[in-house]
Amino acid sequence: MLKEERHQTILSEVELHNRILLTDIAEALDVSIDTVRRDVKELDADNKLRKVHGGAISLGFRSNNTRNDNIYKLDHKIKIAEKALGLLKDGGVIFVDGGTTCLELARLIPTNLDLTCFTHSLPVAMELLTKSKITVILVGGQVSRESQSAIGANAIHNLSEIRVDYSFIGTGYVDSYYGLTEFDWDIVQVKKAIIKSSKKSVLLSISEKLNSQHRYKTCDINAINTMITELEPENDLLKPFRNHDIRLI
Amino acid sequence: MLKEERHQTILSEVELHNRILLTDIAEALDVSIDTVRRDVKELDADNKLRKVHGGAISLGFRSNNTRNDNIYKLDHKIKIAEKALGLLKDGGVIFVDGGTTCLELARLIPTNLDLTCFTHSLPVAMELLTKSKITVILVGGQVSRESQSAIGANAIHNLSEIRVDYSFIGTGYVDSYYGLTEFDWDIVQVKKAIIKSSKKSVLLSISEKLNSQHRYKTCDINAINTMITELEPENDLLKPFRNHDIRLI
DNA sequence: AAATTTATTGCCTACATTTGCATGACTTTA
DNA sequence: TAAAGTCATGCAAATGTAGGCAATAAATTT
Repeated sequence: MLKEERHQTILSEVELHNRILLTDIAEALDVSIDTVRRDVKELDADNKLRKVHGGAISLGFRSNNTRNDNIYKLDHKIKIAEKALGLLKDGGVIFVDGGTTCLELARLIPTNLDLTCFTHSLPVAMELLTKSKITVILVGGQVSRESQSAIGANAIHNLSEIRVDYSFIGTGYVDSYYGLTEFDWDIVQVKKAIIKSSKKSVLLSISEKLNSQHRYKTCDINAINTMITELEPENDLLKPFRNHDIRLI
Repeated sequence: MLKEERHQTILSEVELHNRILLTDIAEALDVSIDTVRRDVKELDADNKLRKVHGGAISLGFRSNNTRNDNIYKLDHKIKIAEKALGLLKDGGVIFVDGGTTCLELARLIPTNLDLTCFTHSLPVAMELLTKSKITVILVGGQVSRESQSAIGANAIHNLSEIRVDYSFIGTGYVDSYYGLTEFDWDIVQVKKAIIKSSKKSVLLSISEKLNSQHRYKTCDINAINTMITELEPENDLLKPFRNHDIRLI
């Protein structure tokens, strides 16, 4: 049996069933497990499949990456996300909201961090799945086309049954007096539920959103424990927020 | 024995068996292994075959077995998905399982069809979101990295609270006697829950999976109402399934 | 036709690759 | 946390490879 033949067989098995065990292949091909392991390692290096503990899985449907490369004020959002990383620690349980800033946070989480992450956002979930040490738990419900996240009564109910250390949330509008407001009523309901289910809520917002407001209110500024912007905490733009019981980073 | 003769013999042997060992050819032609090695090296340089360690492989064999696209047997899966579309009608409530075949179904659903789709698969949900008339409802739970879909107790619980007209499911392995089997225990639990929560279950499977089995059992063949393969329903390969109360499309 | 050149072949040797096994480290599971 | 399973590593045996060399065969020149 030539090596090339084994490779072909392994590939078709993996494409056929999405997943295979090294031991099964070894038995089927009548070679040692070590040989199969080495074969699979090579195929993985060639990007023909993905090796996992004890077996291999097809690349197949794990290729659609949600990369949107013209995110507004991406540099600011990255800066915010980097600051937010400082709040994360091994073993933590967090909730990550939807939106581009939170997605950036998800993207920047180090792969060696051991976290349990809840989210109702599909893109965030996809991103978090790429980090091997993160347990991703999806909050289900009707999915909003716009936000690509679960909303509605079911999502809110599901949220009511969890309690996380930190929630990282975004908002459409934020103002020191009017608090967090949104354009969309359904989104507001979900965000309320998220805040309710977290011990501490962290708002991620670019400074451009400061001092703006809209129709529906998510919560008062006091309901937020920490606000992260791309600005230095001492920046004058943040002055109105210093009267509140809120940590600025 | 002329060199040209040897070349012809080697080529026809390779075409016939898809692969050859240098040692076999040397013996068959009664020349030294070195000569064969040199011959094969030349044929490789002329792109008549591909030399590998210890032997040679037909070019055809290679191109037949490497996947031409991202998805294995995509043409078959499209054919299956197209047949499945025939079961959908406006106002329907369906469940779409994960896996490449079901993803293909999601992809092919017409944009003007008015459906409510449940799914526990992230890629399927993403795909369905692109169709404006479809209501997408995500079944939440812990997300499996491999399958990119929600699994576990929470997902199963969520499934227990819904009831759909049709569920479209995939399987790792299917056999007329052993029924639907899988490699992964957690996946089996979810599939069981899916079947339980549907009035009718439709299995989408390429014929290559027929007559194969694995460790954990999802259900008997009888639990499936309709099985769709890329084959004509009259095809002999489907014969073993005709003894069962199952519709073949 | 003889001499010379060129190509082919088999053999040899040193080197490279492949494979299975042993060991200890690491992961997963119960 | 312990047991079972999986993994990386090094090793040795078997096998495959490349290149040099000489004998032979074929082609070419003289």
